Amino acid sequence: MARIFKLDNSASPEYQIDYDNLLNQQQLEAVKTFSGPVLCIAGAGSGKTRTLIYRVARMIETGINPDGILLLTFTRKAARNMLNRVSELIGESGRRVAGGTYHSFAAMMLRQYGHYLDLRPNFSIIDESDSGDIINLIRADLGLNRKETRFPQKKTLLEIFSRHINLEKPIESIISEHYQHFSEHTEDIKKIYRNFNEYKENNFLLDYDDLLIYLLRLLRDKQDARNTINDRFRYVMADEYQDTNGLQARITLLLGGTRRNIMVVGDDAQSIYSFRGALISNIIEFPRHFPDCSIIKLERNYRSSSNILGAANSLMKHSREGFAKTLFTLREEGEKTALVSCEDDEEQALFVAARILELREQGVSLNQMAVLFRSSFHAYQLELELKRRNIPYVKWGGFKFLESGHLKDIIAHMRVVQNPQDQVSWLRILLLIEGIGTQSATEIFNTIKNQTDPFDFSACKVRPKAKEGLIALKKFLRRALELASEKPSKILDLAAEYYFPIMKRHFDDYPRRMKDIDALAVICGRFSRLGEFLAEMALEPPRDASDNNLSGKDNDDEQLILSTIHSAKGLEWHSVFIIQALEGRFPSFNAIKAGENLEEERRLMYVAMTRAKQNLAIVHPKTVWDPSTGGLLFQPSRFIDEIGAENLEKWEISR
DNA sequence: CGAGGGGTTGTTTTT
DNA sequence: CAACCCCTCG
Repeated sequence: MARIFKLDNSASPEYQIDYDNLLNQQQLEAVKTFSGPVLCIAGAGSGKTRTLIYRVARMIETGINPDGILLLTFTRKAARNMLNRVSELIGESGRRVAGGTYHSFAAMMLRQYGHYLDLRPNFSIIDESDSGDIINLIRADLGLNRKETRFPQKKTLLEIFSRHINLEKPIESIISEHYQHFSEHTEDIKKIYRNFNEYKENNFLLDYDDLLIYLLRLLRDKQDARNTINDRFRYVMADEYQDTNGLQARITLLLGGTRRNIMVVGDDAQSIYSFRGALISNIIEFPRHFPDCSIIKLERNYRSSSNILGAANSLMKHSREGFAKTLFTLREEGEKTALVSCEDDEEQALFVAARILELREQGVSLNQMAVLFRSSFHAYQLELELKRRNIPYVKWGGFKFLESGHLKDIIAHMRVVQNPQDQVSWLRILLLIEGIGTQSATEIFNTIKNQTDPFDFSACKVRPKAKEGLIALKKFLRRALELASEKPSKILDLAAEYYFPIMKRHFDDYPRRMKDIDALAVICGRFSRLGEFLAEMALEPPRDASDNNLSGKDNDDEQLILSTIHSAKGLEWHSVFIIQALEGRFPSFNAIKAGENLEEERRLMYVAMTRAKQNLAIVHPKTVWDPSTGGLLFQPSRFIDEIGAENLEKWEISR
């Protein structure tokens, strides 16, 4: 058989992809400039993702090793989607590009290079519910769990600690600035903080903030490690750079600063994470670090009709901070943004549900519609109405799938198999056994933690009632341990089998909960190692039972999206509803109180509006009772005025 | 000491 | 509406 030989003319690379015709001038410039520092200011809907994808593709086509490219994004899903699309363009080599969030990248680096910091590679990553459990242990230990005077809850304590890390301010300042009512407890709070850190160190646990801190230490203080990492990742790209905080910015500069092949992409008008320490100044001051950097602005919006974009631009004219660009579009005018005043929460829900069905009749698929809100509880009423009408929906943001008790129980069983030193998980699973309460659970843990075989309960004294339960637990743990080197889904199946009678005893609605466990099993099936599965569940938990965020492909089921605005970042829909647009809800009370946050609320509204392609509706109840203040909210959001009547079309509701 | 009932509380936003 | 606390009974 004859073989056709293709001559490779490597002097001037022949690109498979016709970049010149697929991208506009500015996008093309961003795609072609890959050596040297680049700042890319990319407005909403300006084809930012597309630009990044083509940039990676072109790098690889030019001959750059994909293993040496690092793409830092806001979610792992975003990274996976991009790399899938790169692979569609140029083939499998796209998948070799390293990508993920700052946190997941940190976890990866620390597993490989943590020894420079004397960190064991098998550390566990804990989420905030684990941290909460630890805080409870510490509080009980310190005798600070009594409720004589108002003492912050574990959730509040964790917020204070996290702000301390991410805003890089002392705990005292955090308390005096945001939590004044707890200032009398400052010393106790600091004590809990010290013990919390000690506990994590002793048990080889890292929380989200620790991941960033350790990575920064590694890059900053351990030159050998930094050199190794810099040699490995020669091209660094950071997306959503307006939402990085001080730690993340320093990490980025340490990663890309040596070779200076660094591109940051972002939009100062879309910065919405200041509560997590995000600094707009990071993106604005990037040129100060790299005075010779190229600055590329993507200002053409491809997403929204010109009426929607006009309304959004009009809103941003009221922003105190000047922005470096104005978006334009060549698209048709389209419908005006609808402004809908409803009597109350219930009518708002009725309207949204009815309008969604109307659009559905007109051929807009449910997948192409989204309802956005400031806080997740704003959608309660609507959720009831959607259930009543059998409109399928998924809710993003707010409470997560994995936070439900039964799934935490399953995960705890798996964690004990992986790490028998995990006190928090031990206590959780022991408490499920009949006849064992906090007291005996603690005793059992103290007995077994120093044993060579931690799954042997023979030395534990418990009441007769609990004996049987311990035998069953032991049987499960032994069998699971035998499977430890096999696929984690086998351990999950075993845990589910063991857990089923417990669940039946605890929850009336156990059939529904069983379905959640099945869904978790599907996700688990994609992993080949137990440690990987557990780390991923901590770092990027699935949003709901049908979430495919680990496969990177979208859900085919036709369902409506309900989402907090924060979780809607980077996405787009044919039709968008923004609900609860009234003072106290959006902007939120907290933001109105502390005037500076108002700027961020406005940007949040801007982000919400610019998600819409064809239809945008801003909806609010005329009056609504607010449980947090006990008062009535009745002022429409100030942002409605700022958008301006000329950009809005009022809709009347007739019943 | 553990279990289960009942009342109270308070809810931004996320990795 | 769920998580938390407190109480009482077994």
